[in-house]
Amino acid sequence: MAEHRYDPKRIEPRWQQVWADEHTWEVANDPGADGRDSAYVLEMLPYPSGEPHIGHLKVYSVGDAVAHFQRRSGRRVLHPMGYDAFGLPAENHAIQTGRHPRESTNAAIESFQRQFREWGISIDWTREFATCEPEYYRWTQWIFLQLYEAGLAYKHEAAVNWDPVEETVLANEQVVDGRGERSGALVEIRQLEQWFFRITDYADRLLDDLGGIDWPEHVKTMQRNWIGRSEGAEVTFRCEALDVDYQVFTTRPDTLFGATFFVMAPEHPDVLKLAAGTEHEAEARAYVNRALTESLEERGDVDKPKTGVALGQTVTNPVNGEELPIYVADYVLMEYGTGAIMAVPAHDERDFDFAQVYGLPVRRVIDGGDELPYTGDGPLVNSHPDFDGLGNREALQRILEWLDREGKGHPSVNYRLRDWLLSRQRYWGCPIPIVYCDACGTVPVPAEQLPVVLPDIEDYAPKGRSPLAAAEDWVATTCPNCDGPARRETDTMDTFVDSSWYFLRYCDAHNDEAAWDPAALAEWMPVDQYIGGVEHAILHLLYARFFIKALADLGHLPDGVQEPFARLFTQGMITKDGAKMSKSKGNVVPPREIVDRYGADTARCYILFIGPPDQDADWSDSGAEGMFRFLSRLWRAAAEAAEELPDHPIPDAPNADSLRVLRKAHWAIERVTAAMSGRFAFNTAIAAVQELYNEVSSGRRGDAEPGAVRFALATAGSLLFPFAPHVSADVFELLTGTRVWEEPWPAADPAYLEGDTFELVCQVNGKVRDRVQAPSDADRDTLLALAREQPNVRAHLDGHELVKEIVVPGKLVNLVVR
RNA sequence: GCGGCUGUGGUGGAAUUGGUAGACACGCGGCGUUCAGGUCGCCGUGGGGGCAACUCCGUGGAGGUUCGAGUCCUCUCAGCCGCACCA
Repeated sequence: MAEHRYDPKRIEPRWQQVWADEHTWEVANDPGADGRDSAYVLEMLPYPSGEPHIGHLKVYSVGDAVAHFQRRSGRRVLHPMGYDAFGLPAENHAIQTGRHPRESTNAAIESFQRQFREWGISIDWTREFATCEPEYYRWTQWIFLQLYEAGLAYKHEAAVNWDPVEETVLANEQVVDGRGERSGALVEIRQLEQWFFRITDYADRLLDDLGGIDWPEHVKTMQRNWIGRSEGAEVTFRCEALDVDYQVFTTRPDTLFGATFFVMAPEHPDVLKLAAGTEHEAEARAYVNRALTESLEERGDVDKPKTGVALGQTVTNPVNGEELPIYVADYVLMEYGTGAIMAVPAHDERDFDFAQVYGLPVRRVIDGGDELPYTGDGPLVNSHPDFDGLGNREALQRILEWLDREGKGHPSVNYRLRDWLLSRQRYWGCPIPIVYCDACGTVPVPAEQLPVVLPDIEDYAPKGRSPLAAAEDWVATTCPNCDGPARRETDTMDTFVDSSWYFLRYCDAHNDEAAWDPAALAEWMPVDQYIGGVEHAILHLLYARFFIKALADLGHLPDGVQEPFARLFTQGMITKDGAKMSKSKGNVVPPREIVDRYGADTARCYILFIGPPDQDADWSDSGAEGMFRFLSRLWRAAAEAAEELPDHPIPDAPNADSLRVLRKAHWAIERVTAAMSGRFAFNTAIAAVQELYNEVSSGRRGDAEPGAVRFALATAGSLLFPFAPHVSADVFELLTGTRVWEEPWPAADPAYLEGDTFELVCQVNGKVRDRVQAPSDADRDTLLALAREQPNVRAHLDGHELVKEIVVPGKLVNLVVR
């Protein structure tokens, strides 16, 4: 007997070579060519930096399992790969080393490509691209121009987030707890002219369409919160002294009669005008100056005591004509609503706190609760004879109607979502295709002149303006309109722009005439299954949805495509010793080391076996070794069976051991199939294959026949293929001589799923007292009689009165006694 | 503060519609193979009691519904995540 040793270093490259030579995973654009349905399976594209880390191994292991399962379920599967290759890490690396970001990025891309092949991920490499290639970003620029011409991209001066370490502005979405997402530096507010996408135009659709996509509920909730739609009213408060009307937004017009003061944000343009000439002028000026220099973090501290300054002026409450004193206070934000509020201390906690500090009157207008402030529902009081006594929700409607009739207000909706600030004062990004001409002003670069190629420069360091500004012969250009002298826009685009449409480009990756052929999109879009980290819940995933809706409106997408990702799966993190892996903690487990030691199959399988893939899981070396041992046993059993056991068919009349093995095989088919199509419970799928192997193993020690053993082991290989493709292909080939990926996904034979008997659980008062084999077709009375005969059941029935009999067919009998 | 998720052996985790809690694996222990270690194979492994048959307890905690609850309901504790002066 030959010695059989599982050797992934021999097995894995062999199959990788077959798949590469035969272009196995390539799929042509060929709608309906052979009648198979199409499926688009996509994992979020990697940012190529250094080497792949273990999170990459996990996301592509999950995605590859889905892709393989879809293929063998009869679908044509698009499963491409690309690189999100513009961005700050490559640029920061360039600043430190002087090496062009393109070089370090290309080196990283090579390392990613090599490792993805070594992992055996089934990718259609013909569609590969990097977003930093002119062939790609040419079309990023084209999309920008489409949005610009539709008024969805615009340049505007605004108070924006400035990251003093990265020396660039950031989008709202990239500021976390007042700090830059990457740098961790406290963000400053600067008044700057920047490029924006008008994502707020799409707020309602982005919100409403969440209902139609199959995404994890928590991700939808995060998007809903981020969009932050609130319904209410805009109400006019008049300042007679200055002859100005101020609009305020309120969600509680039912509490208008309880307003006792009025507050403006420090940034409100009228604050100093109002205070001018009053005794409060100096104090107000000092307060505003102090507020404007506060960091976002200080400003946002909820527990900080309320502060503010009276402005010495009043506005008139439109519902009762009362004069309300105006204050400036930093708890009112300029960027939400109108930057001015009516304050109702009796029914708003913040207004209440402020009123306490400054001794302002508190007037209850809603009944309910023991103490103020009371923010719940209740009947109106102290308001107006027309409304007092009405429930506040009804009163709200009536007051709104009254305001509308009187021209003093109207229903209104506010959003937390801000427009997407896309310009960055950095080098390694997609140039914004705009030139500025003294004669013609802002001029878009005509589509036929794209791409605007990113020039090579010497000095990448940010200086508070884009490093591109130093590339004088690039900046100086001619106006496409008048041929006069003009200067290029030197800011580059946020890399999230690049990744907001890459999944469209895969469908038609090498089109030189257009960003895509709509027919190609019609074949594949939307992405049927998208897989990635939850950290992109409101950045990438919201931006991509906006792009699709805008492009659909502009007529660039096939009918019916309104969402990029029909289903989303968010995978959890792999931690080590309970902590996120990081170089500073020294707890990084590089995939390359794992693959070197155990092979890719073990690495992929263990990562999927460790727990449900949507949850975080802790890496354990001994766990990985356990998986290696399992794959070794399976492979060795297949090699031995191939050598020693005659190639008999499945026996027609199997003996008892064969039958157990065959039943287990069909049971495993059913279990794995269910795990694949439902919640991606790959951990239980792999466990089912392990159970199958264990059954075969004990069957071989017994009397199982060669045909049954061969079938069961081949089935184990077939079921394991989506997770461990190399060893599974080997196992299947050893036993059948054929290629497992060319076989359809196995179907369980119902005849093997049900036995002639089952184990009847016999309970007395809900406690298990015995178990007995019972015929599968036994009726209720037979089962009851059988249960009552069992010795331990009889012992517990003895001396008691039987009051109830419960029978669950195929499962159990419960006898209730007193 | 608001919203969401998660609590099951020494560990990671299983458990269709409420129906045998702890599948599968790690770890640990025993036996065999081996000069030995490792590998490999077999057996055992929630806790307490008992020689055993068996029995009591057990899914963060407290109640409840039910013949029967890890699963459903109410309250509560802990951990993680998201949002947070959004009017």
